[in-house]
Order: sequence, then structure tokens, then C-alpha cells
Amino acid sequence: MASGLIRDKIAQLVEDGINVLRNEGVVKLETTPDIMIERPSNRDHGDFATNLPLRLSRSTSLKPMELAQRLVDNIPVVEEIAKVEAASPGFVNFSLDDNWVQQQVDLVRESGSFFGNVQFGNGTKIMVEFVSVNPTGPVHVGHARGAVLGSVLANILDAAGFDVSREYYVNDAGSQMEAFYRSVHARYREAIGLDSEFPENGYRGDYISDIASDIVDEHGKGFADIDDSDAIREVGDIGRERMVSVIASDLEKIGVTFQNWFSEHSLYDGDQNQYDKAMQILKDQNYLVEREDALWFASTLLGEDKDNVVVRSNGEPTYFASDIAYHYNKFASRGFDKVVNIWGADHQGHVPRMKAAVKALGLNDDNLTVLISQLVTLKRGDEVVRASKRTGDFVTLNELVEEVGSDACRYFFLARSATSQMEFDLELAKKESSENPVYYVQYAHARNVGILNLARSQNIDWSVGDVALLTDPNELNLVRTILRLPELVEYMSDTLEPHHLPHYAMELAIAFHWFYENCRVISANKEDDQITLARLKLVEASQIVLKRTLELMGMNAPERM
RNA sequence: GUCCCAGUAGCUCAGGGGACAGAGCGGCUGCCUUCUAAGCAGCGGGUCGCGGGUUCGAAUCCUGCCUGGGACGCCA
Repeated sequence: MASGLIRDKIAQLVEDGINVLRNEGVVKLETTPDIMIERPSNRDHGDFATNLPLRLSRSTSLKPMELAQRLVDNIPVVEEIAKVEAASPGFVNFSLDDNWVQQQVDLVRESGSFFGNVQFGNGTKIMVEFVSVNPTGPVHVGHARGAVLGSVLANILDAAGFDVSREYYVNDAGSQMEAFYRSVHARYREAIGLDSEFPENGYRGDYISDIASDIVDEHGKGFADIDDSDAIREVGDIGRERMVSVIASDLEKIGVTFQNWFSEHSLYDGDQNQYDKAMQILKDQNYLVEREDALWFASTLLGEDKDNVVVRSNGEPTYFASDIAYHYNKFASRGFDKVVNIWGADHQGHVPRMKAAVKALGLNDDNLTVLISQLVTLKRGDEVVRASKRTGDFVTLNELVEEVGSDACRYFFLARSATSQMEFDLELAKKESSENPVYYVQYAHARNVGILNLARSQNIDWSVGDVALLTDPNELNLVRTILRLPELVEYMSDTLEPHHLPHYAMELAIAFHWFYENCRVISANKEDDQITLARLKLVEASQIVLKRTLELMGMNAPERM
């Protein structure tokens, strides 16, 4: 009962019932199996169900149906449950009591914006690290998906009682950055009419030239007079800062923010040098071997296919080395209990070696979860849009948000499970923009607010309404749908699957629109006064939950449309 | 060649051992004197990629194959 979820109370009732049968010798089991309480897809089967008799009948001499009936006989009557019945071929179905369901409307109203919260996380310190795009160019559509995924996951974990920190890892070290610095420097020289040699691996997008001319405008032409290597460093630093702030503001436009921007470079600084510390541990544990002038992490000792270089033959640490130090920092130095990384599909192959490294550091790799956000294929009608930063031919997050809008983007990205590749048709997203599921949900909220505003304008005080009058099937269905949110929050925080949220939002909106069609709220008839007050309470509860759901998804909850 | 992800309605995708396989969009037909028609009601649409296996029960688990995408760097 720690969670307070009605589902857990039912699980407890089932467990108690099974234990009675066990003591009677009907069920022969060493331990009680996991009690699975599910939501039946068919409403005729009640609000909750368990298939336990089907799974347990083998350990008894009873047929599943008989066992189900015996279990039903041993489940006590409680106020929340109106009906417990055995159902073929061996389920036990539970139906919530309508009176209890009605009363929840007042509880939702009291909970307000806290409705949906659960204590599942118990204050566990968790970091969600996501996006973490190299500051060598703007965020593009491929990253947008991970950005939305991460931000919503963090919201969900927050609601589920975790102590959440959202973090962006800024890869401000390494050879890719070097190419960026040289690119900015080359464009800088071009911008002031000097000759320049554009680096072979340079970034050719227009944004580099934009940054370069901004630097000319704001800092003058002085960098042309100093030594090239110094100029590259200084112009590059300014360029990187500008790039990072462009990234941050682009992400903000789609509602993605962070508590912390963590610099890769900082891992190599100061007396708390995280890189040195992490490497020392690996060295002490004999996980580092020298070979071909380079230093390797011997992940094969931990069952990996091959070893990976951590320090190149030129003495430079690899990205992987930084990542090892970074994860040492996350767990050991900053004390996160759990870490979730959201990586793009192209990093899929690096998950095992990262987990191996965490293990080698003496940490529990079960506390590191890497979610892979699969590829997004962007289309304009039939034409596939290729994304490549080097060629400059790509659709940026900014362009996407300008075209489709933040709410629609978020909803589209969110509605697909992270493991599925998805197609994003820009033309379709735009064309559908008024016939979109996004607006369906938002419209439900706006309608809701419209009713409440009308009631207020008529000075109706619905706080005295009697929820026991809410007996219409449409009303009860709406309350039941509302009551699923806390359970869903817990489930999503456990499975790290935010994509259930938009589906729930749809169902909630459907339930509301049904109610709206069939149950007139504010009536002109005097004899409807009492039901009007009760229904206003339900409308208020609906508005609270619709708003909360939209907020968890990082979407706007418009008051009129 | 090895590893990872996916294949479900015309399209985009949910469901991932159970009780008749779902939604949105698109198509067709109706519904605004009454709190927002960005809504509602109805119709049509599927050998759940293919073959084996496990199970009382498989879209779901195992295995083989086919198709599409990704990864196998002293890049990040």
C-alpha cells in the first residue's frame, strides 16, 4: 500500500487470498508468485483483472476456473471494489465501486496539479543525460526526437518521486571540435577578405560563416594579426560559446531545458581531475593494456568482442576515455543512484563497452540505462530529406519547429516508442495541423476551461456539488479514465517508456468529449441545479488532469482555441 | 561476416503470453436555435513479413529465413 494505488490494494487482496488457499493446502507453492494485476482491454471484464489462477492451476489439483472461484471466495469485501468474479477460462475480474469512483472526483480536485504524482522513485537521485549534440553545429531533427524523449522522461520521473537532474554533455574537446575551430577561423579570415585554407574535414554549413561574421562585428579583425594557432583557439572559443547558446535557445523553443550543461573539457581540469582518477582505477584493476603505441581498455576481459583505445598513440585521449571519466563523475563523484543516457541509434554499438567500463570502475552497471532513440527519416511528401552537418544540407530543429510548431513536434515524436524508427513527413504534419491528435487533446482542455469560465461568470459555486449524482456511464467512464494517470506515471517511470502518455492523453480527451456530448453541464433548467454543480466538479477534475498530462508532455494547455 | 532495431488496416503507428487485434490520418454517410463542429454518431478496411517450435493458449516467447534501417574507426 506504500504507493496508495488502488491497483496495489487489489494485488494485496489477491495475495492474501492466495495465502489462505496455500494454508489450506489447496495451492502448493514455496513462495507467492508475482501478482500481476492488469487492466482488461474489454470493459465488460471490469476495471482490473488477474490471470493468476491460469498460471497457478498447475500447482493444484483444480482446474483454472475452479481455482479462480476459490480465490474469489477468499477475497474480502472492501469499499473500493463492488464486484469480484471468476471469468472463463480462469481470470478474476474486479470492478470498482461506483460510489468510490465518484468520491475520487473530490480527491482529484484537492490534489490539483499534484494529481498523478506517485512515490515510486522514493527520492532516488537520477540523472537524465540527453541531446548532448557536439557544439559543431545546430541541433537537427534526428536529435529532436531524443530531446523530446529525454525531457518528457525527466518530467515523468519527477512526477514519480525521483530526484531528477537533466543534463547536457557538451563535447568541447576532441578532434571534431578542432575541425569546428579551424572552420570558424577560416570563415573569419574570409569575412575580412583574407586568404584562408578551409580545413579538409571542416564544417561547410552557412552557420559557420554567420558565426564568423558575428565575431568580426563584435570583436573586430584583431585575430588576424596574431599567430594562427592562437587565433584558431580564440576565435574557436568564441565560436563554440555562440554555438552552444544557439543550441540552447533552439532547444528552448521546443520546451527542452537543462539543470546542467556539463563540459567534457572540465573532466581534465583541476586537482579533482576526473579523467586521471578514472584511469587510475582502471589501471589498478589491470583493465588498461599498452599495445601498438596506444593505451587500450581491455573490455574483452569483461566479455566484449574487442578492446577499445582510450589513449591514442599521439597521446590524446579518445571520446571513449572522456566518457569513462564522465560516468565515473556521474556515479562516484556526484553520487547519482541511477543514470539514464539517451543516445542516437548510431551509438548503439557503444552501449556494451560503456557498461563494461562502468563495471570495470567498480560500479554497478545496472544503474546505467542507455536508451537508444532510433532514426528519424524526414520526408517532404515523397522526397527523403538527408541530414548531414558536414555538407550543410540538413533540416535543423529550428526549421522544424518553425514549420510544424513545438506542440505538434513533441506529440509526434512522443507517440512512437523510442525503439522504433519513424518517418516524419513535414508536409503531412503541416497539412494535418488542424486535424491533428495534438489539437484534439488541446481542444478538450480548452472546452473544459470554457465551461468553467462560463460557470464563474454566472457566479456558480460548485464546491458544494454532490459527486454522488455522477451516475451517467459517460461521467463514470471519464472519472475512471482520470484515475489511470498515477498508475501510468509509475509504469512509465519504471519502463522508461514515455510514449504511452500521448495515447493516454487521447483516451482522456475522448472520454471528455463523450461526456461533453451526452451530459449538459450548465443547464438553464432550475431542476438541474444539483447535477450542474456535480458536473462542474467533474469538469474541474478533468481540466486538472488534462492540463497535467499536457504539461508532462511539455505541451501547452490552451484556454481557448 | 558479426551485432542492434523494425516489419500489425491505404498511410503513420500503439498493443509485446491470455478473454472478440486497436488509435490517428485518409475514404464514405449523417449531426450545429442550447457550455467551442479543432466536436459527435455510423460504415468500410488486417493470412499481425514467411516457415518451424514451446504452451491449455502466440501478433506477443524461441529458432531459421526474407525485407528495410543502423552499428562494427587510434571520429564523436
